[in-house]
Amino acid sequence: MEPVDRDGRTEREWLEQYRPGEYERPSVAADMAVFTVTSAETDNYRKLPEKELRLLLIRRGGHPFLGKWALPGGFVRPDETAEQAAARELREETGVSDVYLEQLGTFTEVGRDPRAWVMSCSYMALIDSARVQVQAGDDAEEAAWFKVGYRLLREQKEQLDEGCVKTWTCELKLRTEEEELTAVVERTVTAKPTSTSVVHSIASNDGLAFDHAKIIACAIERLREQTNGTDIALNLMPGRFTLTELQQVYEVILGKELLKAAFRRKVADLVTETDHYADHAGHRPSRLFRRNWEGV
Amino acid sequence: MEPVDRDGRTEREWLEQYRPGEYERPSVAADMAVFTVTSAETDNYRKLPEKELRLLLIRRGGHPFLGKWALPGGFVRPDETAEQAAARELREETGVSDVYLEQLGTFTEVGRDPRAWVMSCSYMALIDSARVQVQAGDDAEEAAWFKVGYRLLREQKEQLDEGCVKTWTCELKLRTEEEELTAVVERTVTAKPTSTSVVHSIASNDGLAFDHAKIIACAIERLREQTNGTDIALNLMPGRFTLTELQQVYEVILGKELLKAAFRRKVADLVTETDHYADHAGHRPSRLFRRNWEGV
DNA sequence: GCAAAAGTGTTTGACGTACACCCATGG
DNA sequence: CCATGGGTGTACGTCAAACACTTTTGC
Repeated sequence: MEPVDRDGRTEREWLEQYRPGEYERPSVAADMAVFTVTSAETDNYRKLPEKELRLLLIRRGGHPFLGKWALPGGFVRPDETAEQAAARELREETGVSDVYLEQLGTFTEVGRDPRAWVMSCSYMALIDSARVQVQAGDDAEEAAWFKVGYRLLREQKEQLDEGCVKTWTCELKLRTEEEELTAVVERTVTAKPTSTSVVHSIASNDGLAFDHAKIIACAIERLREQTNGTDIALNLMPGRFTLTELQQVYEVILGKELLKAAFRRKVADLVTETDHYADHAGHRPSRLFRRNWEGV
Repeated sequence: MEPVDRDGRTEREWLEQYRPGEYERPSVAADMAVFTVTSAETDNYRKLPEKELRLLLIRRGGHPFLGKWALPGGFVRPDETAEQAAARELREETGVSDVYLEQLGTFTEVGRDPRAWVMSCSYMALIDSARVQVQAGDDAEEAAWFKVGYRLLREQKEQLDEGCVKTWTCELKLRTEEEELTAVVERTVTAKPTSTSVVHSIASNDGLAFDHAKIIACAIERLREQTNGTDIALNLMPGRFTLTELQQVYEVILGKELLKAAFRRKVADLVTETDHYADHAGHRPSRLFRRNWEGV
């Protein structure tokens, strides 16, 4: 019944004699772009605090890229999936578990790590800022939440005889009180008669380790795509929130202002109203909503 | 100027003394779901031939999964990216290069390969069927193009006290003249107050090796998403084609019929008309179109 | 002539954009 | 009272769905 191979062995027999070959293998790291939304201070007693999109980075304490900032992450172990590795690292780094985690892609550029052959299986994580208190600095490791800015610098199109090359150039700015990191990343789409290909590249990079500028850019683009069209942004919210708070989160992710009435119609199916109200200051109290579990 | 670490070494000095640690590393395979669209025979002299979505599979000639069908692929080498490895394997397998290639994700389930620790960095490839003539069977390897069927079997929602679990069950059917493979895959979304997670699993599987049923399901879902909203499906078309042919390709990917007038308006910006006509049989000749390079 | 497909127009409803307006609060 | 935000209604434009209709070919 059981199939046997050319040497007459069943699968079990074959597995017992199997020894992995000695060809070269890469290390695989699970790296994460961890986002949260924080509130700035407010000056006026009437005004609401502004929201800020923030990304967690770790300052490297050793070579390579000593002193540069990198995404949190670590190597995947044989007894866990890459996603479990990411969740483990996130717990070690921030103390938070049970968060939204989504695979972005795997970055395998040759020479992306000067030490050795290392691939990065990258994830995006979204956390309600209330859940993360202290950034549990491991030993000499320094962690910081950087304010995120991401904007289109240039959009360029070049016509070929049979095809077309289109390039988007975006500027990534990451800021804390002390630090400001700037990187410029490009997305190039080459359309030819037989195929289309997309290439991401780093045009300039000041202060970020490895190819992490590229990974962060992919994360922001994915976050924006998903924010339109899914309820993913609700993973950044606390259990109860006002619609204006939610709108501020959308605005800070998408990098543009939205109209109140339209926004409320758009998210109507994603949230459910509660009987509670936020007792603000200076204006009419606003109803608190919670996530709606029906929403697709 | 150059930063030095605790031991007073610059990055170059550090790299010279660096030796990779001896922790365990995984093998990384680049696997591909290669799609094409073929035409069936037509009986009636008036009727157009029906289109069929097809997927390339390789019958395994050795353990493990001896005799089962698997996605084409191979191990990534240290001097190439995973995408280059996929392109190389595709060239070796089908003789075709310069095709549309898109990363689907990396599958890292523990125990997905009974031999050893192997991750699969998976890609989707789209080829115009006219470009692939013979499936260059390597040695004893058998390759075949399977007709693809993918349909929703059940959609289930379970309400929790604080959250919701939703499960989609889909049936994957792959057919040649001789073979029929059936697999059932599930996508489970668990929404809790703090986070949302998505899990894919294989409920049943007859004839497919490894976790490839899951990878194929992800590929089909990605292909469907991308077909709505991008011009990705044009990578399956020859240089010149009629709008009805293009519509048939959309229909066979999406698994549903589309209205002609609406379809033509939808793809109007993606194609450009040429001065050529297809001389058919039994009805009015139709204008040939080509891909439009402006289309975003 | 007629079956099959090529190709176009019109109506309808959903949805997003934009703007206008009234309500409630604390200082 | 008034600045600020909470909350809702209405008009307009775009786009996809649905259907109807005319045109052109080979046998």
